Amino acid sequence: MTDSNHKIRIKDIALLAGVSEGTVDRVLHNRGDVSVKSREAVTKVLEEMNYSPNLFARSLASKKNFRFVCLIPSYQPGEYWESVDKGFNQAAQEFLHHNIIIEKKFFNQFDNQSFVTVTEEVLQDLPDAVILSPIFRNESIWFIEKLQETETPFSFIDSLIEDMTYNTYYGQNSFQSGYIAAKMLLSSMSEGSQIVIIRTKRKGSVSNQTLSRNKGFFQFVDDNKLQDKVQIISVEFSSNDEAGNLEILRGIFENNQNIKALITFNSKVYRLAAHLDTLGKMNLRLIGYDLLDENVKYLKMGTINLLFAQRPDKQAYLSVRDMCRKLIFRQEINRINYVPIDILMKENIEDYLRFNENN
Amino acid sequence: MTDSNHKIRIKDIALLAGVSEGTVDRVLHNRGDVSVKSREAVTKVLEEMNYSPNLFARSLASKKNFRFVCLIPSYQPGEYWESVDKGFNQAAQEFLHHNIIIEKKFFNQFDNQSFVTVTEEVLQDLPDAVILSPIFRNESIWFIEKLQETETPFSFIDSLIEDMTYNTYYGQNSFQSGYIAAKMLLSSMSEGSQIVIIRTKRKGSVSNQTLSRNKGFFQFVDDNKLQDKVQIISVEFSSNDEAGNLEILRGIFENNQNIKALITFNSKVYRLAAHLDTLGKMNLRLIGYDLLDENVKYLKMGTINLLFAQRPDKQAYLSVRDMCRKLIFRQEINRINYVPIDILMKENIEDYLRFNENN
DNA sequence: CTTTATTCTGTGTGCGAACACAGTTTGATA
DNA sequence: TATCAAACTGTGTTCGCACACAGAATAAAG
Repeated sequence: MTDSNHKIRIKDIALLAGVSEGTVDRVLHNRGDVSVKSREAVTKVLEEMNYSPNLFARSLASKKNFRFVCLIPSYQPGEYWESVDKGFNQAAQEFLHHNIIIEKKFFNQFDNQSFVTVTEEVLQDLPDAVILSPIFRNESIWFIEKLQETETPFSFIDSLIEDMTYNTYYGQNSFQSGYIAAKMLLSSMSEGSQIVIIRTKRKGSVSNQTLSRNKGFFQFVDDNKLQDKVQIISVEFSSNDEAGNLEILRGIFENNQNIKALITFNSKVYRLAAHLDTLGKMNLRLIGYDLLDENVKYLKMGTINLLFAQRPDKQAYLSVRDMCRKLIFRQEINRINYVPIDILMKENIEDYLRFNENN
Repeated sequence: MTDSNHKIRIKDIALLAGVSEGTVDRVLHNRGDVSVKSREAVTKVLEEMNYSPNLFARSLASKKNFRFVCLIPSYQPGEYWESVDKGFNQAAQEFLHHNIIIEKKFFNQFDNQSFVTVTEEVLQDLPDAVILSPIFRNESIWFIEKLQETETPFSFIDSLIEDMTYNTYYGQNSFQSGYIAAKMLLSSMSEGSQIVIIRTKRKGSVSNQTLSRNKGFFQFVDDNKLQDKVQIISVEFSSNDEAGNLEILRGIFENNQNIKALITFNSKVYRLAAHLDTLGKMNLRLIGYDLLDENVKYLKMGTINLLFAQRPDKQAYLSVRDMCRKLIFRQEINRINYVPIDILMKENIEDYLRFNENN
């Protein structure tokens, strides 16, 4: 690598191409009114010198303002969406000086009507871009079609709707994260072990995430022909009756003497952990998803053995960053971005959280 | 949070404090020549308005240039230090417009004299900061003492030397990563299993990293009283005679019929994987460290089951970033920064690598 | 009450890029 | 050839900040 691209200014390009700074600028932003000769001369020098604009100077000079709307569910402290919110805040701070204003809008994740209300607000006063998690599928499709009509760019986080012209998608490959969960749960299970899968009916809508994780899980079972080696017991939990859930669990343990592990594909594994504590059940493998405060607590205590994480804050932050790159810096970006499947245990959770906090 | 700190300029502060921009600037950089009255007025407004300078405008205006020297071992493609180098390159690009020039200097990691030569060069022409991995302990101490005399700030990556006035340290808690390795390797081992630990004498010096990993590993064995349940076989490999190593390994397998797993605490587990392939040994657990290209290859193939990673590129990048924050932006930073212990398997390596590539 | 030194403060310029605006060239048409 | 719009190009201002420099206010000395 030569030490080109080091501090080459428009002025330099202009000088080398034998034109003025204005002309270089016109070529850079292809806004016409440039003779073929000049354009060619400039583009040639541009390439030779490997010019890269000073983005700070650019946004300092630019008078354009951008407004990004980010739609997220409202949340309780310690919940999953808190991390997402944090990511948006970080982005807001960092991109403020690039003339970008992040406007967050909250809706009730258990009430599709609240989502519709919020999206209508957005459509009333169109922003320059929208970032959302399409929790409510049909409502999201309706909203996005409106956005497409007005050519407002949008990005998905967490989950996606295929065949839409989204700018980026950041999220986890949940099939894969279910598959790997099965691997880590079942690899060392002795013959005849019983595994309990806890499902919870979501009040609002069905979550794609948990469905795919479930699929991935059973794919592993299939791939390794474990159907007969281990017995998988599927249990349905209520979303609000915890006392009832405890009793269900008690019943399960009474009727099945060889339960070795439990797993749940939603993020509420801490509830399960609490019940196991109540029932005094030790030496069970318990696996779940996402680093809710409560989940982390039980992970550190040892009740939960394993958590899979998906960097929700990064999903939010990066979707904003990429929107900037596209709209403002005109850079190429990847459309589909799978976030790593992070495997967290008691022994590596601390460093992980601290690192995430600061970077 | 109010929407203060949003776009408040020096000009605004000056207006509110009833002084000129120049005076505000003098207060901000406390370079004297300000009356007590003015200073108080300005600091008051500064606090009230929660002023935060536009860092981009700042480094655009500033004529100061900074030179950071980064010392890293030269490397072959696919080696560990390639990632570190990549991190430095990324930082170089990103901080170029903050008037920072990253100057990399390479030394031979197996020859302490080459390190000394390079450090002498650095001392001849002192940079504004130094970032290094103190591979050669004594030589590093000598070098750093010289740096301290001239008050040149420096940071450690990868490993650290205690009791020195380093700016930051980025690296992994290797004790913990050894501990967690033991946990993942031994948790599901049946009684009487044999485990092989491969050591390789490093040509240059002893690596602290591998020593601590080893310690962490045996701490787990101790904590769980596994000394009698599993048999741990320690084998010494040569650093260059691979044919010989293969024979050693063959011998080990002949004399021990119940080997279930192998581990090595340095980053060269791919060599071991190759030998196991040659010997046709399947169904063994093989665990190693760091995402060298070759390691990843065997991980994907399934010969290696698990790799622990430590984000070497981030270590490099963040140490540069923090040096900027300290020297240029006068921000507070953390001194000790443990990088997460990333657990990678066949199933999550792809997303991990791709994500790292782009972010 | 000057003169001179000292402390203090405002103004002006430049950093690199965006963009408006004015100014110049070209080419088509009367 | 004169006219005029269209195509093209250069200049100047602006963004928020740093810093130099000149100039004003104050204090100390004559």
